[in-house]
Amino acid sequence: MSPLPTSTKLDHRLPRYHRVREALSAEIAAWRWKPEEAIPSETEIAEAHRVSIGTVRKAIDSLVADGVLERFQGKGTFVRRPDFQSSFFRFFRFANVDGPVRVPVSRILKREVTTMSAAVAAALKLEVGAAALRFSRLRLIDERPLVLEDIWLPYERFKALLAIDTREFGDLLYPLYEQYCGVMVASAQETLSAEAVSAKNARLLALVAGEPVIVIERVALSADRQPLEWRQSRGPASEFRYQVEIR
Amino acid sequence: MSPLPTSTKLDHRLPRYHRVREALSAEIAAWRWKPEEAIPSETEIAEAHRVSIGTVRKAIDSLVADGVLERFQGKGTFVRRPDFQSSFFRFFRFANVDGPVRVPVSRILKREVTTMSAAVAAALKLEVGAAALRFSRLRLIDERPLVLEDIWLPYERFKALLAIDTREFGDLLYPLYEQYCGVMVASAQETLSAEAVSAKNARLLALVAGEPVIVIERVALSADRQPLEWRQSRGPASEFRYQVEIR
DNA sequence: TAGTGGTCTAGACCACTCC
DNA sequence: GAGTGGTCTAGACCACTAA
Repeated sequence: MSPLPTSTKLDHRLPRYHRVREALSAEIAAWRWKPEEAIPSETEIAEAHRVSIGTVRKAIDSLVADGVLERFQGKGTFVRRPDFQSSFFRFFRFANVDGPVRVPVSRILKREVTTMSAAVAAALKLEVGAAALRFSRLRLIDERPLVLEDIWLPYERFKALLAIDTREFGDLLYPLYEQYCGVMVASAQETLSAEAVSAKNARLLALVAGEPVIVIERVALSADRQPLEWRQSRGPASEFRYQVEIR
Repeated sequence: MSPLPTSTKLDHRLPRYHRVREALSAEIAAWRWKPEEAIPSETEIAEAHRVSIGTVRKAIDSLVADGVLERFQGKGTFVRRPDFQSSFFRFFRFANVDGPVRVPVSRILKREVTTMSAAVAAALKLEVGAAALRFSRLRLIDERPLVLEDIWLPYERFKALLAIDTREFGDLLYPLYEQYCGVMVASAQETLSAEAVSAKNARLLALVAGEPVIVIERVALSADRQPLEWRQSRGPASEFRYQVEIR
């Protein structure tokens, strides 16, 4: 294995396993290994960093705990692609869950270049009035509206999306962010609430005005925890379950 | 240190650190050490279980990760008391959050001895029709109804609660469980949904029938993950926020 | 100073995967 | 059979806490 670039100045006061962890995550962020690709074996990493295998294991342990890597006995350790598709189905439960798991069909209702409102700018840690890309999107299963989304992105980082016809966006946005904007969503913070649906949203969701809808506000973050996207989703409460463990 | 009781039949096929973990969490659940109390040192535990210190560390690591124990360098390892009061305020947000944090006042509306319904029995891993203790409780802030709760407990473990006048219950139940039933809630699983409020619940919550309410189903667990309590809470959606991090 | 957890080593053997 | 991660050992030294 070639010598590992210690890209950032590594503080010698930090524990070794911590320095190994930083070195590995820096290399992952720099795409030395693509998602789904195996990183070198624990023995190789230990030799490269001149530490014992136990120290490497501790570094990898913490990256696995943070969902950055995945281990498979006998196969290797792999860069994990955060699977928001499956998380979608972890959080949403539908009346007819017997059949195969399906991604809802997405329909972009609107795409515009605008400026950040105060609330969105705060969530994305940008200036109020900064240039923004905004999407309105409807997600359906069996032609039945399921989720209505209002999505805000910083213009500079995502302007490449303007070049694509919205009818060719496909059903998932995060793969597009990766492909066209070189940006990978690594985690997200969500805030749930509920409200009586407005007349306008009721029309789009095929509900009666006043029926309860769940509202989810999501800030999507990169691996180094920079906010990338703000999104607000609304769906009929009757179709919705959300599970959490408190400790 | 006295020999540790290996209370449950421990499967010798399991990894040793796993067996040590099970033994420790069983003892915590059995109140061998009270919350905020130090457990024996890693060296002592290693000797008692005849494993190396590294194996003990791995067992304790996982209990710390699960929020059951807390470590302090130079001081020891302590049984953690989950702070459900503060978690209540992490999850709920009220219109007037400027003032000091307050626990809602609790009013027990009803206490009865009954039998487990199918759904509750399944959640608590008991037989349908097993004896149950059931409470209906309303929680208020400034005389304003905030949460309506339906609480189910296994009769045997909690029958001591029948001896206390419900007007003397106080505003939090988990301290009562600890004091009178020798049971500590260590974690909980919650499922969120929303619905249009029924006429009956609307009356109790001072809402108009049909307004959206959040529904939280909670199963409270002991340190060794035995289900202790099932509870369903309903509150006006307008008063409610819930925050989660996805990875 | 004695005792605690925090870090680290340099091996060992096992279970699993793939060829 | 070769290579991987999973478990485990029996120590070591360090940093921190409390008496």
